[in-house]
Amino acid sequence: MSKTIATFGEQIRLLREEETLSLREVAEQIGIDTSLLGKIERNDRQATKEQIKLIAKFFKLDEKELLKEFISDQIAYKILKEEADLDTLKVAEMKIEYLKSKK
Amino acid sequence: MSKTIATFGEQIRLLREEETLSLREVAEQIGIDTSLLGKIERNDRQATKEQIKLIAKFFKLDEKELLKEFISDQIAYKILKEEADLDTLKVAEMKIEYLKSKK
DNA sequence: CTATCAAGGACAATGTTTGTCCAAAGGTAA
DNA sequence: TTACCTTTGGACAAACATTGTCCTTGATAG
Repeated sequence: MSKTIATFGEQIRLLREEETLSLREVAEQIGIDTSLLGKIERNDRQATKEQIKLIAKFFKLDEKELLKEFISDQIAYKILKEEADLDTLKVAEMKIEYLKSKK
Repeated sequence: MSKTIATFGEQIRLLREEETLSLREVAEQIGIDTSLLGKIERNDRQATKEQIKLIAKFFKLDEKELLKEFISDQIAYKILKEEADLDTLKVAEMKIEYLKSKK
């Protein structure tokens, strides 16, 4: 996976375009609807876990890394949507430690 | 709001207990079901924006701060549930900057 | 024209969340 | 004990959100 910061969808679009494949070609291979893949690339629809697995497999990506891209996307969109400020993430981090520590 | 790290629900439970009020008393005041408030305190149910506003008002808290507690909770629970690692938050932070910068 | 492609609208099916009511468990006081 | 009050948590319909699919549009290329 490239070091470039880009959303989940943008990243897979870039990968697809690098190989000059159409949405249909990729969608068919991984067994999902062409339109759905397009939406996923535009961050218009969220991929499911299963779809992420298939996409990782298709592009030979590490599934765990791709999942991290996916989850960090969701968090980023949430912060933007709620117009929460950045230190919300710091608070979240402390809470994670706290919740882990209390079994 | 206290500096102690605790979940959203724990924080409001502490506030309620500090004033020795029952769930029913508080729930009635803010106009929600007693059982629902109990669940919110136990993080068994998520409060809605409207409920957060009412709770903030009742306990004389800054609504924005309380909302931050709420959102950071959601993020923390998400990370734990997905078993994502902590640096997912760093990636999210970079994506927020990225998304903000691209208009 | 005719293909192929991507964008995006619409919509039923499916899933998730919400509020509410009820019952049970625990405490306390008379 | 009985009576009362609190909290917990199950169940469930109603409300809401997401998913997959299909169809139309518009753009580009041959």
